[in-house]
Amino acid sequence: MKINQFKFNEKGLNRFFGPLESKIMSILWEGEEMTIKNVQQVLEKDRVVSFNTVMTVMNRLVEKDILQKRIEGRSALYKPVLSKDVFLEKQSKDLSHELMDEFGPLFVNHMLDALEDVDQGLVEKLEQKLKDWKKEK
Amino acid sequence: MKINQFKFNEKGLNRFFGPLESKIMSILWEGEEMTIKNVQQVLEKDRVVSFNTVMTVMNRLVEKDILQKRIEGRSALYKPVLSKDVFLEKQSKDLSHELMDEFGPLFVNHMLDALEDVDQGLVEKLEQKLKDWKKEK
DNA sequence: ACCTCGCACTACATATTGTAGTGTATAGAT
DNA sequence: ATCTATACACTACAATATGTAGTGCGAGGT
Repeated sequence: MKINQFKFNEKGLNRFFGPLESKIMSILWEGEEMTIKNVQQVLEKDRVVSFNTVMTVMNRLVEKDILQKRIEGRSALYKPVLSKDVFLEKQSKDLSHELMDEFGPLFVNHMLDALEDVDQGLVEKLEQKLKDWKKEK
Repeated sequence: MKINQFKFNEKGLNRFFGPLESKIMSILWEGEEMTIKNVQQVLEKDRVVSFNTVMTVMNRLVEKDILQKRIEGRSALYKPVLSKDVFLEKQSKDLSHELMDEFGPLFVNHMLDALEDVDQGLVEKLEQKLKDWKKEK
Protein backbone atom coordinates (compact mmCIF):
# COMPACT_ATOMS: atom_id res chain seq x y z
CA MET A 1 0.00 0.00 0.00
CA LYS A 2 2.07 2.87 -1.26
CA ILE A 3 0.00 5.95 -0.66
CA ASN A 4 2.00 8.87 0.60
CA GLN A 5 -0.14 11.89 0.23
CA PHE A 6 -3.31 13.31 1.60
CA LYS A 7 -4.48 16.19 -0.56
CA PHE A 8 -6.13 19.09 1.29
CA ASN A 9 -7.78 20.47 -1.78
CA GLU A 10 -9.49 17.45 -3.18
CA LYS A 11 -12.44 15.45 -1.96
CA GLY A 12 -13.08 11.78 -1.38
CA LEU A 13 -10.85 9.32 -3.16
CA ASN A 14 -9.15 12.16 -5.02
CA ARG A 15 -7.46 12.95 -1.74
CA PHE A 16 -5.45 9.75 -2.15
CA PHE A 17 -5.47 9.10 -5.88
CA GLY A 18 -5.25 10.93 -9.15
CA PRO A 19 -8.60 11.58 -10.81
CA LEU A 20 -8.42 8.67 -13.24
CA GLU A 21 -7.12 6.37 -10.55
CA SER A 22 -10.07 7.39 -8.37
CA LYS A 23 -12.59 6.54 -11.06
CA ILE A 24 -10.97 3.18 -11.63
CA MET A 25 -10.95 2.39 -7.91
CA SER A 26 -14.60 3.38 -7.64
CA ILE A 27 -15.48 1.03 -10.45
CA LEU A 28 -13.52 -1.86 -8.97
CA TRP A 29 -14.98 -1.25 -5.52
CA GLU A 30 -18.44 -1.68 -7.00
CA GLY A 31 -18.06 -5.41 -6.80
CA GLU A 32 -16.57 -8.08 -8.98
CA GLU A 33 -13.14 -8.68 -10.36
CA MET A 34 -12.84 -7.03 -13.74
CA THR A 35 -10.68 -7.09 -16.83
CA ILE A 36 -9.13 -3.93 -18.20
CA LYS A 37 -11.70 -4.06 -20.99
CA ASN A 38 -14.54 -4.17 -18.48
CA VAL A 39 -13.20 -1.14 -16.65
CA GLN A 40 -12.60 0.72 -19.88
CA GLN A 41 -16.17 0.11 -20.97
CA VAL A 42 -17.53 1.57 -17.75
CA LEU A 43 -15.20 4.58 -18.03
CA GLU A 44 -16.32 5.17 -21.60
CA LYS A 45 -19.83 5.90 -20.42
CA ASP A 46 -18.30 9.24 -19.42
CA ARG A 47 -15.64 9.87 -22.04
CA VAL A 48 -13.31 8.15 -24.43
CA VAL A 49 -10.24 6.68 -22.86
CA SER A 50 -7.89 4.29 -24.56
CA PHE A 51 -7.50 0.71 -23.45
CA ASN A 52 -3.79 1.34 -23.01
CA THR A 53 -4.38 4.29 -20.71
CA VAL A 54 -6.61 2.22 -18.50
CA MET A 55 -4.12 -0.63 -18.55
CA THR A 56 -1.19 1.58 -17.60
CA VAL A 57 -2.99 3.16 -14.70
CA MET A 58 -4.30 -0.17 -13.44
CA ASN A 59 -0.89 -1.77 -13.63
CA ARG A 60 0.60 1.13 -11.74
CA LEU A 61 -2.01 0.57 -9.05
CA VAL A 62 -0.88 -3.05 -8.92
CA GLU A 63 2.72 -1.90 -8.45
CA LYS A 64 1.54 0.29 -5.60
CA ASP A 65 -0.25 -2.68 -3.99
CA ILE A 66 -3.62 -1.07 -4.34
CA LEU A 67 -4.93 -3.58 -6.84
CA GLN A 68 -4.18 -7.23 -7.27
CA LYS A 69 -3.99 -8.93 -10.62
CA ARG A 70 -4.73 -12.51 -11.50
CA ILE A 71 -4.23 -14.08 -14.88
CA GLU A 72 -7.16 -16.11 -16.10
CA GLY A 73 -6.73 -17.54 -19.59
CA ARG A 74 -6.10 -14.76 -22.08
CA SER A 75 -7.04 -11.90 -19.79
CA ALA A 76 -6.05 -10.58 -16.42
CA LEU A 77 -8.59 -9.95 -13.69
CA TYR A 78 -8.11 -7.08 -11.27
CA LYS A 79 -9.59 -6.34 -7.89
CA PRO A 80 -8.72 -4.07 -4.97
CA VAL A 81 -6.44 -5.52 -2.30
CA LEU A 82 -8.64 -3.93 0.37
CA SER A 83 -12.37 -3.29 0.35
CA LYS A 84 -13.31 0.36 0.21
CA ASP A 85 -14.41 0.30 3.83
CA VAL A 86 -11.20 -1.26 5.02
CA PHE A 87 -9.18 1.07 2.86
CA LEU A 88 -10.85 4.17 4.26
CA GLU A 89 -10.69 2.78 7.77
CA LYS A 90 -6.97 2.24 7.36
CA GLN A 91 -6.34 5.63 5.86
CA SER A 92 -8.27 7.41 8.58
CA LYS A 93 -6.46 5.44 11.24
CA ASP A 94 -3.04 6.04 9.75
CA LEU A 95 -3.80 9.69 9.27
CA SER A 96 -5.10 10.17 12.79
CA HIS A 97 -1.94 8.68 14.20
CA GLU A 98 0.25 10.78 11.94
CA LEU A 99 -1.68 13.90 12.80
CA MET A 100 -1.54 13.30 16.51
CA ASP A 101 2.12 12.51 16.26
CA GLU A 102 2.80 15.69 14.37
CA PHE A 103 0.36 18.06 16.01
CA GLY A 104 -0.99 16.43 19.17
CA PRO A 105 -1.69 19.48 21.33
CA LEU A 106 -2.46 21.78 18.42
CA PHE A 107 -4.84 19.23 17.12
CA VAL A 108 -6.74 18.90 20.35
CA ASN A 109 -7.38 22.63 20.22
CA HIS A 110 -9.22 22.38 16.93
CA MET A 111 -10.84 19.04 17.25
CA LEU A 112 -14.08 20.05 18.92
CA ASP A 113 -14.78 22.94 16.60
CA ALA A 114 -13.98 20.78 13.63
CA LEU A 115 -16.22 18.02 14.88
CA GLU A 116 -19.11 20.33 15.44
CA ASP A 117 -18.78 21.93 12.06
CA VAL A 118 -19.26 18.59 10.44
CA ASP A 119 -21.92 17.02 12.60
CA GLN A 120 -23.29 18.11 15.96
CA GLY A 121 -23.70 14.51 17.02
CA LEU A 122 -20.04 13.74 16.66
CA VAL A 123 -19.09 15.65 19.76
CA GLU A 124 -21.49 13.51 21.75
CA LYS A 125 -20.06 10.42 20.14
CA LEU A 126 -16.63 11.50 21.19
CA GLU A 127 -17.84 12.18 24.71
CA GLN A 128 -19.28 8.70 24.91
CA LYS A 129 -16.07 7.19 23.58
CA LEU A 130 -14.13 9.11 26.16
CA LYS A 131 -16.33 7.75 28.95
CA ASP A 132 -15.96 4.17 27.74
CA TRP A 133 -12.28 4.65 27.34
CA LYS A 134 -11.86 5.90 30.89
CA LYS A 135 -13.94 3.04 32.27
CA GLU A 136 -11.56 0.55 30.70
CA LYS A 137 -8.65 1.96 32.58
CA MET B 1 -0.62 29.92 0.81
CA LYS B 2 -0.52 27.20 -1.78
CA ILE B 3 0.17 24.02 0.11
CA ASN B 4 -1.86 21.10 -1.12
CA GLN B 5 -0.34 18.01 0.34
CA PHE B 6 0.23 16.44 3.69
CA LYS B 7 2.78 13.64 3.38
CA PHE B 8 2.15 10.62 5.61
CA ASN B 9 5.66 9.33 5.30
CA GLU B 10 7.67 12.36 6.17
CA LYS B 11 8.15 14.19 9.42
CA GLY B 12 7.90 17.80 10.49
CA LEU B 13 8.15 20.42 7.80
CA ASN B 14 8.89 17.76 5.21
CA ARG B 15 5.24 16.85 5.46
CA PHE B 16 4.43 20.13 3.72
CA PHE B 17 7.59 20.98 1.82
CA GLY B 18 10.31 19.35 -0.21
CA PRO B 19 13.50 18.67 1.74
CA LEU B 20 15.40 21.71 0.49
CA GLU B 21 12.35 23.90 0.94
CA SER B 22 12.09 22.66 4.51
CA LYS B 23 15.68 23.55 5.29
CA ILE B 24 15.19 27.00 3.83
CA MET B 25 12.03 27.59 5.81
CA SER B 26 13.74 26.45 9.00
CA ILE B 27 16.52 28.92 8.41
CA LEU B 28 14.16 31.78 7.71
CA TRP B 29 12.02 30.94 10.72
CA GLU B 30 15.08 31.32 12.89
CA GLY B 31 14.64 35.03 12.93
CA GLU B 32 15.60 37.88 10.67
CA GLU B 33 14.95 38.69 7.07
CA MET B 34 17.70 37.24 4.94
CA THR B 35 19.17 37.55 1.48
CA ILE B 36 19.62 34.53 -0.74
CA LYS B 37 23.33 34.70 -0.01
CA ASN B 38 22.68 34.58 3.73
CA VAL B 39 20.52 31.51 3.35
CA GLN B 40 22.98 29.85 1.04
CA GLN B 41 25.77 30.37 3.54
CA VAL B 42 23.81 28.69 6.29
CA LEU B 43 22.90 25.81 3.98
CA GLU B 44 26.53 25.37 3.02
CA LYS B 45 27.42 24.46 6.57
CA ASP B 46 25.85 21.13 5.59
CA ARG B 47 26.70 20.74 1.93
CA VAL B 48 27.45 22.67 -1.22
CA VAL B 49 24.44 24.16 -2.90
CA SER B 50 24.60 26.73 -5.64
CA PHE B 51 23.34 30.24 -5.16
CA ASN B 52 21.03 29.74 -8.10
CA THR B 53 19.48 26.65 -6.59
CA VAL B 54 18.71 28.51 -3.40
CA MET B 55 17.35 31.43 -5.37
CA THR B 56 15.07 29.30 -7.51
CA VAL B 57 13.60 27.48 -4.55
CA MET B 58 13.13 30.69 -2.57
CA ASN B 59 11.43 32.42 -5.46
CA ARG B 60 9.13 29.46 -5.91
CA LEU B 61 8.23 29.79 -2.25
CA VAL B 62 7.40 33.43 -2.93
CA GLU B 63 5.13 32.38 -5.80
CA LYS B 64 3.39 30.00 -3.43
CA ASP B 65 2.88 32.81 -0.89
CA ILE B 66 5.02 31.10 1.70
CA LEU B 67 7.76 33.71 1.63
CA GLN B 68 7.64 37.41 1.00
CA LYS B 69 10.33 39.30 -0.81
CA ARG B 70 11.37 42.89 -0.40
CA ILE B 71 13.92 44.68 -2.53
CA GLU B 72 16.45 46.66 -0.56
CA GLY B 73 19.12 48.29 -2.66
CA ARG B 74 21.02 45.68 -4.64
CA SER B 75 19.63 42.68 -2.85
CA ALA B 76 16.28 41.19 -1.98
CA LEU B 77 15.33 40.31 1.55
CA TYR B 78 13.10 37.32 2.23
CA LYS B 79 11.05 36.34 5.22
CA PRO B 80 8.16 33.96 5.87
CA VAL B 81 4.66 35.35 5.43
CA LEU B 82 3.60 33.54 8.59
CA SER B 83 5.60 32.76 11.70
CA LYS B 84 6.32 29.10 12.20
CA ASP B 85 3.83 28.92 15.06
CA VAL B 86 1.09 30.52 13.04
CA PHE B 87 1.92 28.39 10.05
CA LEU B 88 1.70 25.16 12.02
CA GLU B 89 -1.39 26.36 13.81
CA LYS B 90 -3.03 27.06 10.48
CA GLN B 91 -1.99 23.76 8.94
CA SER B 92 -3.22 21.78 11.91
CA LYS B 93 -6.48 23.67 11.90
CA ASP B 94 -7.01 23.25 8.18
CA LEU B 95 -6.10 19.61 8.37
CA SER B 96 -8.37 18.90 11.29
CA HIS B 97 -11.28 20.40 9.43
CA GLU B 98 -10.46 18.51 6.27
CA LEU B 99 -10.07 15.29 8.18
CA MET B 100 -13.30 15.68 10.05
CA ASP B 101 -15.05 16.60 6.88
CA GLU B 102 -13.73 13.55 5.12
CA PHE B 103 -13.74 11.01 7.93
CA GLY B 104 -15.73 12.45 10.86
CA PRO B 105 -17.08 9.27 12.41
CA LEU B 106 -14.16 7.08 11.40
CA PHE B 107 -11.89 9.62 12.87
CA VAL B 108 -13.60 9.73 16.23
CA ASN B 109 -13.04 6.00 16.50
CA HIS B 110 -9.29 6.36 16.32
CA MET B 111 -8.79 9.62 18.05
CA LEU B 112 -8.43 8.44 21.64
CA ASP B 113 -6.01 5.65 20.84
CA ALA B 114 -4.01 7.99 18.69
CA LEU B 115 -3.94 10.61 21.41
CA GLU B 116 -2.80 8.21 24.03
CA ASP B 117 -0.07 6.77 21.86
CA VAL B 118 1.45 10.18 21.59
CA ASP B 119 1.01 11.58 25.05
CA GLN B 120 -1.04 10.29 27.95
CA GLY B 121 -1.83 13.81 29.05
CA LEU B 122 -3.52 14.70 25.81
CA VAL B 123 -6.58 12.66 26.59
CA GLU B 124 -7.03 14.66 29.78
CA LYS B 125 -6.53 17.85 27.86
CA LEU B 126 -9.22 16.80 25.45
CA GLU B 127 -11.53 15.94 28.33
CA GLN B 128 -11.01 19.37 29.80
CA LYS B 129 -11.64 21.02 26.46
CA LEU B 130 -14.80 19.04 26.11
CA LYS B 131 -16.02 20.22 29.51
CA ASP B 132 -15.26 23.84 28.71
CA TRP B 133 -16.88 23.49 25.37
CA LYS B 134 -20.09 22.11 26.87
CA LYS B 135 -20.17 24.85 29.46
CA GLU B 136 -20.18 27.47 26.73
CA LYS B 137 -23.30 26.08 25.23
C1' DA C 1 35.64 51.52 -19.01
C1' DC C 2 35.63 47.38 -16.58
C1' DC C 3 34.72 43.85 -13.29
C1' DT C 4 31.93 41.72 -9.91
C1' DC C 5 27.80 40.61 -7.75
C1' DG C 6 22.80 39.84 -7.56
C1' DC C 7 19.04 38.62 -10.00
C1' DA C 8 16.17 36.84 -14.13
C1' DC C 9 15.63 33.43 -17.38
C1' DT C 10 16.28 29.06 -19.00
C1' DA C 11 17.22 24.32 -18.89
C1' DC C 12 17.59 19.68 -17.32
C1' DA C 13 16.82 15.66 -13.89
C1' DT C 14 13.54 12.77 -11.24
C1' DA C 15 8.91 11.50 -9.70
C1' DT C 16 3.87 11.19 -10.34
C1' DT C 17 -0.07 10.88 -13.16
C1' DG C 18 -2.57 10.89 -17.57
C1' DT C 19 -2.29 9.65 -22.23
C1' DA C 20 -1.52 6.62 -26.02
C1' DG C 21 1.43 4.28 -29.93
C1' DT C 22 3.95 0.17 -31.32
C1' DG C 23 5.30 -4.48 -30.73
C1' DT C 24 4.47 -9.38 -29.49
C1' DA C 25 2.24 -13.55 -28.46
C1' DT C 26 -1.55 -16.38 -28.78
C1' DA C 27 -6.47 -18.12 -29.45
C1' DG C 28 -9.63 -18.83 -32.63
C1' DA C 29 -11.12 -18.64 -37.66
C1' DT C 30 -10.34 -20.31 -42.22
C1' DA D 1 -0.99 -24.35 -41.40
C1' DT D 2 -1.82 -19.72 -41.82
C1' DC D 3 -4.13 -15.48 -40.80
C1' DT D 4 -6.07 -12.20 -37.79
C1' DA D 5 -7.94 -10.03 -33.87
C1' DT D 6 -7.13 -9.40 -29.21
C1' DA D 7 -4.72 -8.76 -24.79
C1' DC D 8 -0.85 -7.55 -22.84
C1' DA D 9 4.11 -5.49 -22.60
C1' DC D 10 7.08 -1.90 -23.58
C1' DT D 11 7.96 2.62 -24.62
C1' DA D 12 7.24 7.40 -24.99
C1' DC D 13 5.50 11.96 -24.23
C1' DA D 14 2.93 15.79 -21.62
C1' DA D 15 2.15 18.35 -17.23
C1' DT D 16 3.28 19.35 -12.51
C1' DA D 17 6.45 19.50 -8.45
C1' DT D 18 10.94 19.79 -6.77
C1' DG D 19 16.06 19.96 -6.93
C1' DT D 20 19.87 21.50 -9.48
C1' DA D 21 22.58 24.75 -11.93
C1' DG D 22 24.28 27.49 -16.30
C1' DT D 23 24.06 31.83 -18.95
C1' DG D 24 23.32 36.47 -19.34
C1' DC D 25 22.15 41.19 -17.98
C1' DG D 26 22.26 45.33 -15.34
C1' DA D 27 23.93 48.29 -11.76
C1' DG D 28 27.67 49.80 -8.47
C1' DG D 29 32.22 50.30 -7.15
C1' DT D 30 36.99 50.92 -8.88
